[in-house]
Amino acid sequence: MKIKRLNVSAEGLNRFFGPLEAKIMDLLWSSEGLSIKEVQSILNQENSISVNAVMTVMNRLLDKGHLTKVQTGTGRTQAAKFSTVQTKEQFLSEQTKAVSQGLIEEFGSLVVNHMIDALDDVDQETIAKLERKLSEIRRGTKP
Amino acid sequence: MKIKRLNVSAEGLNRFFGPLEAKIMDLLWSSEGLSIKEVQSILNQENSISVNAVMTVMNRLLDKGHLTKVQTGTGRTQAAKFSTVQTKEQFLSEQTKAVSQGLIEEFGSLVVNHMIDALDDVDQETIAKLERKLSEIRRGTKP
DNA sequence: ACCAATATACTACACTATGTAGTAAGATGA
DNA sequence: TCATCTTACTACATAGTGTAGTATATTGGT
Repeated sequence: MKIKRLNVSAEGLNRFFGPLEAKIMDLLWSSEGLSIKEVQSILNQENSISVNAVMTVMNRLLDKGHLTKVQTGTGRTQAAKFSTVQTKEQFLSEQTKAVSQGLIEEFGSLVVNHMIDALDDVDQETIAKLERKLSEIRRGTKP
Repeated sequence: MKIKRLNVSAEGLNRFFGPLEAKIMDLLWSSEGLSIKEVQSILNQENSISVNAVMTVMNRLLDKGHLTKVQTGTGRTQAAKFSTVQTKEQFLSEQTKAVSQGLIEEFGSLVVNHMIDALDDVDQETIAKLERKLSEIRRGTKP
């Protein structure tokens, strides 16, 4: 379920999705198994939006493999429940991995240097992990 | 001159530009000061492409601030020379910095963990730099 | 049994980014 | 003068995203 394009200047999920897509994904990460109407009702509280607009975008997310759909009933009884395929954590992990590893593979030390500059923001546990990794490398795990 | 979107699955300059844009930027990084016709002549050797197609894309790169243009003469004498605004190194540095810092600021340890997984590919000098940075952090450069 | 209400499908349109190219305008030099 | 060359303007195609109208199917209530 890899995203093709990263919106560099956006924040959060908007890096990986369009704004409406992001809102919908976040809703479905908060509460699995929402129908189109339910999603629309919630979104409509902020800005008015049609059911069809929500439906189209949800179906596109379905096509892209980010959501699954469970049918229930037929006719006006039905109200298919949509759920996310991955947890938000899984999703973010996969996407950030694709991006950061891609960049490091291609631009190597350039990217690592930028990351070094940003390390101050990172928690102690991760720093410790990084130190262990460096020990391994120092010990010659890599020739 | 920040790029808005990163093509995650592409390689090299194609991460930051469309394929034709990327070819043109690379040409102008190889030899500064090319005219539209000169660029078209070179590109045309591989795949046939019209002067106008090249011109449109070069003008778009101009609008986006990636290129500059120096006029020469008038009428059919003129053949404005286009040059890049940044070196390729500056450009790549700026873009990769924007992406990697953005990711670390927002996703912190998640991204650093991915980075750790990719560290084996990085050269010794960068590893040393990373170790120095970690020493600083350990020493409490940052509270 | 029929009709209004509802969910869903299909289609259409807008806007942005990108690739491609036609036509027009302007100026030169042979 | 006029063919040629550069450049400007415009147009169209495709992909991604946001938005919504119309159509279809089926149901529940009367």
